Amino acid sequence: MPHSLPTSLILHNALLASRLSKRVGNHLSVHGISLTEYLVMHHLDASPHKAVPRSELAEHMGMSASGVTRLVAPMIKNHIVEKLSNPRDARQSLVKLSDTGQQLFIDASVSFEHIATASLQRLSAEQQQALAAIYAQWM
Amino acid sequence: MPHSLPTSLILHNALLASRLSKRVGNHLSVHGISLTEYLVMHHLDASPHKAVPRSELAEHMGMSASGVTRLVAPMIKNHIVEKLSNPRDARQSLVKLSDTGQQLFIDASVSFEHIATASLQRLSAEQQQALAAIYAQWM
DNA sequence: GACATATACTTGCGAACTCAAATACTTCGC
DNA sequence: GCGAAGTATTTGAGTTCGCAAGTATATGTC
Repeated sequence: MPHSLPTSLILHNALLASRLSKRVGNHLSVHGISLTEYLVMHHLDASPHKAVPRSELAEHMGMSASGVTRLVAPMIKNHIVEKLSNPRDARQSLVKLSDTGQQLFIDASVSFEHIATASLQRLSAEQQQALAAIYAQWM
Repeated sequence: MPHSLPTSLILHNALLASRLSKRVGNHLSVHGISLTEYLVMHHLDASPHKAVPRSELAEHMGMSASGVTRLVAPMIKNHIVEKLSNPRDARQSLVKLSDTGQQLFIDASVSFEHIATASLQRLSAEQQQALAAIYAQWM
């Protein structure tokens, strides 16, 4: 009794993501950061003022607000990001990439690009383009 | 300074998998099981005798051996799977899908197929086929 | 046959999450 | 303006993993 294509795709996606995140996480650990922390820095770096509210960060990364609190706390302690307050709304606190965080992101990105490229080695350029198109439409 | 295609693909894959696993997990919870437990049952069901060594389970699911121990323990308690011993090697313990586990898997698969199909709704049949081909080559 | 080494699994501990409740602030209706 | 309701974040408790160390069994070497 074979399973449907959608079932197979979801199953494969879950397994693949598990393997990839472990592999990438191991390579990022030489910079002293986790994959999740890299994702935060990536989003901050791509943002207009390199600063976003925590709630936006949570939404973008598919995490809970409390998860963001616990993730960002050590990054503040290590001066990777800074905590800013929004004068318009004292409830919000913005997270901003610091200068040292910016440099760390640049360094880590070299490793990230390397391991990302290696992880996709088995796919042709056409397949990678096709995958990008699928992801763009899917999400 | 835009990032490379491989970087973008790895990033999107991580985010997508996070969203999908939460969505699917929520739907499976009505059966009282997690996505990981479903993955175990799926592999057991597909195995010749519906029984595999724990180490094979760990390898197949990309988990550590200890993770399998802690994952399977409550499944044994709930009589979803049974613990068998290998007479040839007393170190190994096989995990086998029980009758009630088999029925639970069948029930859960209905939900799983449903949510998997819904989650892939935005992709055309051709895109889903292309994705399957890519996953097959990637892994 | 005994001892070193390898393998299969479990357990202690810690890391990274989540959910629910609490806190602090804002906004809306009146 | 005041209180009710909503929003942003933190904290407490619990879950699910991984890694390192421990236990039990197997194997290979002499």
